[in-house]
Amino acid sequence: MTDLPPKMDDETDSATATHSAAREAGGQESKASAVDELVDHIRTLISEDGLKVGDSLPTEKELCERFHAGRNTVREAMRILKTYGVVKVRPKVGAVLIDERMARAFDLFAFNTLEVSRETFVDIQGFRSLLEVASFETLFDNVTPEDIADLHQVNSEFLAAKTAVDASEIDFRFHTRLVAVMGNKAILDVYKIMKPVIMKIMLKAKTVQTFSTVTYSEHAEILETLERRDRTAYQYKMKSHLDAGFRHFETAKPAE
Amino acid sequence: MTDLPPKMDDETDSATATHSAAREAGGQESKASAVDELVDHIRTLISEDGLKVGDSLPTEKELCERFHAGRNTVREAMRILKTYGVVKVRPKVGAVLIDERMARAFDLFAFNTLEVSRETFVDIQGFRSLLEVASFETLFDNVTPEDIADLHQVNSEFLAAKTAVDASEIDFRFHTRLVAVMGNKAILDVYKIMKPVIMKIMLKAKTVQTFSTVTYSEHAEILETLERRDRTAYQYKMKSHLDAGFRHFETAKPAE
DNA sequence: TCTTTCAATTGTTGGACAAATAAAAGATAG
DNA sequence: CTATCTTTTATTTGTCCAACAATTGAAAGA
Repeated sequence: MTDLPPKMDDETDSATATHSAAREAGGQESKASAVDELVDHIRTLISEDGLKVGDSLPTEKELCERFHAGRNTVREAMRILKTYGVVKVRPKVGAVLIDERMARAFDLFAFNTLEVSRETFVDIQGFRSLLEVASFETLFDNVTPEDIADLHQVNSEFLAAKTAVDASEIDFRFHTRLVAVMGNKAILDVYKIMKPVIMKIMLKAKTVQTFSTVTYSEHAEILETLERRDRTAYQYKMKSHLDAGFRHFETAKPAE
Repeated sequence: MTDLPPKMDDETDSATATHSAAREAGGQESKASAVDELVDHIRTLISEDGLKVGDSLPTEKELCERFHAGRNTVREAMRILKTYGVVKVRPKVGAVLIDERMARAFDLFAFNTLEVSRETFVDIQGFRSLLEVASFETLFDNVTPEDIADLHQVNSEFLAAKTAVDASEIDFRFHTRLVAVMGNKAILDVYKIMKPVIMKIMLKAKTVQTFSTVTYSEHAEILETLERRDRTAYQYKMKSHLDAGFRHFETAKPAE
């Protein structure tokens, strides 16, 4: 995911419709493993029993007996469901249905530790601008004095930061806390997933000294506009703040 | 207004989201399970050895020995990586690195047995509002006559849609094409990942008849405001369009 | 070159024990 | 006797081990 697509249409090779309807067709469907079959069974069990978020699944032992499977097989199937974010398992209490699939979907991309290209930088900063600047209405509606206090607290930690990595960690925490003010879990999830990329961008653009001086005061100014409910000033300050790193990239990567 | 997640700070004790920077801080790390630790280890192994798509991972036995873990623990860790679409395992040949994460993201939502919760609905529509309404500046800057023509084309397909599923597919294509106008790949990717949820929301709120009448004309009106570069009208129309499904959800779940 | 055999690896099962914890039983204070 | 806190118990999940089946790439043989 590096190059910008030419206004891509859609086309996602229809990966969604892969469930069931495989083995009954008598096809050469590569013979699903016991674990995969078990996942299918549990899925139909959820569907047929009308289980909903908050309900409990049978215990491992019961699943073993009901579907004639070994316990480790059941455990691997449950591991898949856990990874999907549809169940939460705790010792003694068992498996409870949840729905955190959105968060897990974005988790998939936590592996990215590749080099940040200029295109990616532009995209990510554009995204952040949308999340942190354009959302000012929701932000101003929801922000509480407690939020402001928290943000000041986080920002003050800059003064104790020793390394650039520490500082960028605090920088990210500041912006994450700001996004959290909106109270939208989906947006917060997306923001958290972008952490590795955002951190790289922060690190690339700044040294530890820049953090404890420029970044710190810029954050403080942003907080002040937020506190005053000054929409115009907030948008201006935040936009400038996000665009600051632009130079480093434009000079760093001339062309390709 | 809506029951937002209680200003979650950070920390979502998920499986793989426990990225590094955890154990060195000596915090109250809730003691990650052996499987989660192993996933982390394997990830750093991939990273440090510079493994890429097509390369092989060590065998189960080697992983057992190297990380002092039981074989079932290793298997559950590998099961997570398989579910994430990061490795493909075949008997005898072992685990090979792949990258099918995007496809897996869609698989997550093949679990259509679960209802979309009201919280998710509110969050997602809020997110879409940000992406499709608040981004109007970028949108108006980038939109070309070709884009408009494409959007008209997609919208016209409503008239040929036979089932509600077909129609919601077209509906999603329309909005995806609109988001693509911004030319931001990161945003487009996120939007595509959300496809299954968005589709479900679309389906829940509408019947096939609604699609071919109300939705079609609402889209047409939106396109018209876009063509006229009427910012105010665009925001109003699009916001109303997105908020339309709200009623269906509010009456569905009375309280809790 | 083809076939057969072999060996290594993953897939599945069952059992054992440790860790966690909700529920039940008991103890204590009022 | 009641209520609250503490302890015990029983159940469930977490981890590990051992064994065997299934798969299949690789070597041996025809």
